[in-house]
Amino acid sequence: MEYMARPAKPNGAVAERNPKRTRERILSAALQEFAANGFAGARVDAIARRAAINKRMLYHYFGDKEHLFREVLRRKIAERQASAESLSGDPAESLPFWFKLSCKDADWVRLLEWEALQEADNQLIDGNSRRALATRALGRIRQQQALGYLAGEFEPRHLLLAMRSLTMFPMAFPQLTRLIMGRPVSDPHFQKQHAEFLRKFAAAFQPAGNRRNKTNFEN
Amino acid sequence: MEYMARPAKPNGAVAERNPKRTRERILSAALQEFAANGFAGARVDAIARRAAINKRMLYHYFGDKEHLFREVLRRKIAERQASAESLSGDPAESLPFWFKLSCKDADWVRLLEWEALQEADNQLIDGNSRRALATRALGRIRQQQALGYLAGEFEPRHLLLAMRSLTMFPMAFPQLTRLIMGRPVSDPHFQKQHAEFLRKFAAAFQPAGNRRNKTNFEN
DNA sequence: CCATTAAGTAACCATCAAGTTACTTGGAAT
DNA sequence: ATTCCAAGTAACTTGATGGTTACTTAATGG
Repeated sequence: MEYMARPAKPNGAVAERNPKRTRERILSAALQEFAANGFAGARVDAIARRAAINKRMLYHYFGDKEHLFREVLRRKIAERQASAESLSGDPAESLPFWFKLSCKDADWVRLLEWEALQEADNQLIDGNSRRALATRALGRIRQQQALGYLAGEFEPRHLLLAMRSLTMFPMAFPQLTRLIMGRPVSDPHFQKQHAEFLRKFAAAFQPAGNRRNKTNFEN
Repeated sequence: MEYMARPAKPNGAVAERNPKRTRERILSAALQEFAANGFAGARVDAIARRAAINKRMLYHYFGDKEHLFREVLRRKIAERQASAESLSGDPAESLPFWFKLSCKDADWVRLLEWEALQEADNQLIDGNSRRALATRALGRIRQQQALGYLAGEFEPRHLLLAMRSLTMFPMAFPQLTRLIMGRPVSDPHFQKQHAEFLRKFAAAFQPAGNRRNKTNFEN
């Protein structure tokens, strides 16, 4: 059977071309879909519908579903690197800061979580730049220890892991958090309360001799 | 076309019946498959193959994929409740204990993670018994605070959330942990080191006036 | 010892979803 | 002006996958 010629636009609409916008729409729709459903759960058709583009374009720009996923992750990582650098060394500020950031960007936490669950035979996406980022973070901690703002009795690696744990966990496990706190993670009251807890709890990271003031308004 | 009669066992093997064992095999295979691939990623055929049973039996015993998933979670939760109760009140012991437990039972952490990512319009699986468990845990913390083993300056809820964060995070995000620690989470050396870190760090949860000895062999 | 039922089997099917085919067309470069 | 390619479209293919049909047979209670 011969392939039948079809008009590209059966309705009279003009097909304005805009490769940049199309790419952007796909990436943005893909971020939402992947964050919501993960790689296996995400539907290419759903991404296309969400982006209001033809599915074929997705393959045109990104090759296949997996490459699209990697690109989404890569972009999000790049986006986060900026805020990663601008960060006070004082844990009483940085812990609440990181916690609030996780609250604001649930998609990010979810993406990392999906990545964690991906059967990890494959290598880390964007590994080099992330390794570099981690190295810089460790360097800052070492610096803060030397300045006496962070307890020197602990290894920087463990301190960093503990800080990440405390600030990301609630968003990563909303059901457990709700079980414990009695409120949904999305509740602003919970977020404020827990940020305040972290500010006080940050004393644990400070040298015993140099514990800062625990009241609300220091400086 | 008439349906053709087929022998149930074309090879001469005897079909020994064992409903209990069959159910058990399905649940065990499903636990592995769901922990590894999540609900969307899990394949019913893979579960059947793993369990070495006919796929039809899975539907016979559990109705459908989702009911099977819920049953797997329910059983794992029940299994964990036992170890949840047997736990010292001293954070210098309980933090490393919980951390090691997470390391040992990666499937559990992964299941919770998959559950967290499930689009949460549905209600919590086995909510009542889990709520009760959380309430008991909070009660123990309040008790320990009264006895002076835990800092009274923090709300029990926040303390519990912080403890869970510190002990579960590394297994939940192995890729981030590896990025920070330079070693895979599965590395026994890392696990020992971090357990030791948590033992020392537990001082953060103890009252300022009642900090325990930080050396390795107390008592 | 026989009827009934629960446990078991293999083949089948409908649907869904990733990826392709086979085209058309806007617009930049020659 | 005309060619050419990237951008765009709709229909199609193919394989996987959750679930079903249509049976057989071991075991158990009357």
